[in-house]
Amino acid sequence: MSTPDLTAALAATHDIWMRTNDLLTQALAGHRLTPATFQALWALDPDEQPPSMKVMAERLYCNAPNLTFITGQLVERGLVERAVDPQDRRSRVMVLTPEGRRVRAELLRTALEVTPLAALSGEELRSLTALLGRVARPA
Amino acid sequence: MSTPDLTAALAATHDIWMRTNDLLTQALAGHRLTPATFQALWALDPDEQPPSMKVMAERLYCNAPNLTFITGQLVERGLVERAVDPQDRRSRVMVLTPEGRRVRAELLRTALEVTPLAALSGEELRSLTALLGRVARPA
DNA sequence: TCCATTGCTTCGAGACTTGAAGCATTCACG
DNA sequence: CGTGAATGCTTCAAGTCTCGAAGCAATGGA
Repeated sequence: MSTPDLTAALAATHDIWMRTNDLLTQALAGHRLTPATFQALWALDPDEQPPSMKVMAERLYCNAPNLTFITGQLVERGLVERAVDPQDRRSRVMVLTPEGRRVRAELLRTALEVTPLAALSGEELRSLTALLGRVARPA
Repeated sequence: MSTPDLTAALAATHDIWMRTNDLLTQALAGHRLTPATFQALWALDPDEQPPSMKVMAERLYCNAPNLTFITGQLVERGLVERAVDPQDRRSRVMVLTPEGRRVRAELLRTALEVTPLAALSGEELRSLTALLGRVARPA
């Protein structure tokens, strides 16, 4: 393992995310969203079963009270609804509203437009995805 | 450009940084530091001329009041000192203290140990660094 | 000299994050 | 079955982070 390469890769990873976030700020503000709420919105895949709070907290590397707060913001903005999981009535699942799906798709599209990663060619992107996929948490 | 690849790459980038941060939390707490203060500490290269607040704010994608706050935290913990730039007495530069250098080196080492990127082989890391270096801000 | 600009800080407000404590539901065990 | 431990989420209080507006000192151009 090469320390300089590892350092550079980690720094670049961080920088790319921060820059993407920075370039996304205006678009988020247009929906009264912030990086934290967008991240949660992004983590809600419209094509999967609505995840529980517990699952979402793990997905976002945050704790339960934090997710309660973030979810409250999304509910307040009409993008998400809470529902009781019939399988376990202690559990609450996060359900995208139609507006939530719309906003999520729009912002995700914008994120892909502004991210510095968009400068890579198709082939470079495939290599990158392959490398990162080996170490990132399985989606 | 392939949208799924771009989406996956951006998500992986974010995930890797968040996970690294998560795994680093304990080590940071040992020095009463947080992700925000660590990020600032990391951005202070001991081998370069001490950067001005303005330069650091750009480097960290934050605004001036925010950096003033973060710098205050680092100064309070004895890791950084403020100094007047003799070239322009309006400007303040951030100088690492000896303790600051020590803590920075220690935490950077820990970060490289815990980051998921450490699982990649030397050759994979070289490829990754080459790809990311093409789009990340020049260090 | 004058005053617009620049670099930083202060201030006030809002957003985020956390641990401790509380509530309802589920589960294990007798 | 009952009963208590464990689980999932929320509330609360406190602290951290982030931002825009306003202020101060230094600089620089007319």
